[in-house]
Amino acid sequence: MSTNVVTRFAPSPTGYLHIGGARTALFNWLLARQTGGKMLLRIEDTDRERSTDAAIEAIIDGMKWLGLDWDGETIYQFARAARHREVAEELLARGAAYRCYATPQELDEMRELARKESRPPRYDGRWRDLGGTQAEADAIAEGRKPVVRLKAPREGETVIEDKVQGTVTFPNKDLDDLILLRSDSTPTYMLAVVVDDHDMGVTQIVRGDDHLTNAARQTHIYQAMGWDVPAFAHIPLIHGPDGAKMSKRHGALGVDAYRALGYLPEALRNYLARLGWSQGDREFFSTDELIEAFSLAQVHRSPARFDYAKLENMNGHYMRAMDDAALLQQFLAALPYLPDGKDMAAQIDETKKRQLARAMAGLKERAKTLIELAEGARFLFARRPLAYDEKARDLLNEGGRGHLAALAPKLAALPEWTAAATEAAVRAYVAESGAKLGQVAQPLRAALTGRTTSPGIFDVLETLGREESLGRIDDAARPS
RNA sequence: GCGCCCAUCGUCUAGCGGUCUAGGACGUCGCCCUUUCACGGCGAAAACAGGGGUUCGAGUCCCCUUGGGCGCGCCA
Repeated sequence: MSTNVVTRFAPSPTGYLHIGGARTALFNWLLARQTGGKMLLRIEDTDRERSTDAAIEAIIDGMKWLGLDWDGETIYQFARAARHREVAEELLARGAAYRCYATPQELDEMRELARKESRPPRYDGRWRDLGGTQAEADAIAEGRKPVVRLKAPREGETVIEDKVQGTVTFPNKDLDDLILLRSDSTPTYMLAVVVDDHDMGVTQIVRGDDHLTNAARQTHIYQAMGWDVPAFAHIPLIHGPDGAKMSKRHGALGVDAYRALGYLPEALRNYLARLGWSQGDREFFSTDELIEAFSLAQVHRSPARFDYAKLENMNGHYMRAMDDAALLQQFLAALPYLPDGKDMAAQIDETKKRQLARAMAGLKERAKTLIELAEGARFLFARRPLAYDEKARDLLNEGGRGHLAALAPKLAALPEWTAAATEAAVRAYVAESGAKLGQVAQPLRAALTGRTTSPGIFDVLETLGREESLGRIDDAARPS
């Protein structure tokens, strides 16, 4: 057990918590829980234009739904702007940073020129050593507002020892002098993230590999301040099913969308963890097992594609493995988020709960998601007379109705209404009529559920109860 | 364009120089079970991107090519 591990999840509240972010959060969480350390949640809201409260809410809601809790209060980065500025001032005082008066237009020209000369498009450092000169005096006289830039090393190279990527080396000449403070004197992400991670004692940074280059640049800030550089782990981004970057186009929205799709949080955690991380051939890990087994060393460096079919399959396994009462709880909790789930939720009472509990074993066997579970349970919520789907209607032909009419009195005469008793009655009828079981059971299913697929028909009879069952059978037996 | 990263079945992956005529899972396709649909069981098709090396021996190490990803903002 390593000591004092501190990880953090640091989303920017410019949108929902997307699936890649959720996985990053999961990995951070796993690491913290595994070592008995802490995971912090820090909202990176230094971009005031694009940060929204709705996004913050969505992120927190998503984290909670996924079961990823964090230690301490949620930290809002913008609230720490004064401290960030303070560090920038210190950097300035140390000569490790400087004021740059270049205008946006000049910057554009610089990039344009660099492109033309096929150099990397970067700031050329023209204000690096102009502090206190006539040029600066002129710029100030013109009323130009400077940004503060880090005086980054131009020679040599910066080496990142990454837990996932291994040793990665960047030539310093390719890293330019990043902006610490904007011309309105607000801190940038580059500065804020380093100051916060340092101040909060973060020991292990796990984030998307789109930040890999940033790690090198941020290292320069740590070095300039004489701070310890935390351990890095840059994990690959998740790609959409087509191999391209995950985007709205793939229907891959926030984690709330996965809740609405009827997935169980524990199944999603398992799936997400297995995406780009593996331990031999093993597919299933309970959350406790995940905490135990997870290791950055086994995180792959190549991006993985998101595969809904596999998630769905895994979700189905989780549903079937879960005990009925627990699954019912999950189902009830998710219902309001499911498509058309609100109507069903409104009809839930003690009777319905009892029926759902009774039917759960048969229902979960046939569902890979909670949506499918709701779909399968619809016959419990239907009111007489039932609407039959096309295939059910076909089964309720003359022959089918005949069987139902003949069967009805036998069922009605039953002293007790259980699955076993109804089964005995139906089988007895089948034997004496010479029909095949399917020829009777299928019309019965159509009559009771309005469909051709459902849980075992005798369970359906018991769940629905004598009165409702008989009523539905009578409805169907009548010629339409 | 420059820099960094990556590359085993359609997808997620096992593989860490010989045990690989490449294993598992999802998906697909058969068959079985069966009152429907599922579940489950059995089986099949399906991959080491290409080319050079190193080595007695390469999916495993090195190089190149190709292909993909990420970064290059007064965004985070």
